[in-house]
Amino acid sequence: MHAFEVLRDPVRRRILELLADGERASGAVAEVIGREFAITQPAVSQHLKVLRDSGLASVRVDGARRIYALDTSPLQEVDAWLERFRRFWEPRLDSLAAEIARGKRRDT
Amino acid sequence: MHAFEVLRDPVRRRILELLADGERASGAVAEVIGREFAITQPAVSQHLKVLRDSGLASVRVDGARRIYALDTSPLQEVDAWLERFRRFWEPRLDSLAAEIARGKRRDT
DNA sequence: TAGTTATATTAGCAAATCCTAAATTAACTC
DNA sequence: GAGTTAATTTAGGATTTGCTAATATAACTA
Repeated sequence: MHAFEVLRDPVRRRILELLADGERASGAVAEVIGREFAITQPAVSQHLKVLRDSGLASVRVDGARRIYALDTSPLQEVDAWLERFRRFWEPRLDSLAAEIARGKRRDT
Repeated sequence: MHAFEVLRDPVRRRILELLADGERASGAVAEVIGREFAITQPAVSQHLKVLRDSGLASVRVDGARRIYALDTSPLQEVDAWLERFRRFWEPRLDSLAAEIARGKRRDT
């Protein structure tokens, strides 16, 4: 599944924001999301599965708990797709600053 | 409609790529997309409507033609959402370069 | 004006999405 | 082991999506 399909859902975007602050148990995620979006724990679990299957999150077992962590590779792809559009809003920079700004060619 | 919902569809992402190269008549878009994705002209027209309604494209009338142009504000929102995740893959830079890289605080 | 070209809109359908409720799995605790 | 806690999975349904075919609108062209 393409990252954009995963990111389409606001619940999943919010889960990723939570995971960006550090790993969390499934239940801790479900508690926050359930409160913010008024959905049940199984619904959150299903969203976590989508994140797992699409490579945006990984799980670690800790006793009866499942600890979720963010995996950012698919987000990097999204970032790369946006690259071709940035010229429409990013300020023009001189060439060295531009190279740094784009995070490119740091060692070529 | 949130930009991420619009970007979810690969046809619409491709249309935005085309428009990034310059404005195009509806028919010209339909020709390329129809060939690449094997869908009909009305289907493309419906996607163009979604892009219009979500503020990602604007139209100009030229006789019987409708000329579409890219509007990037919603893409900037996507870019902004990604910002909080960039620290996971962007190289650490010294503070001045980081400011430039993030395109922030250019005049404060 | 009649026909053609360019494009949008509508109706309807198949597939996908996201939810809840119920059932299941697995690990702790007494 | 029995009960409890943590989490996932499954079944089913309402809603949304994206398509095609048909139709409509509007502007050129002979």
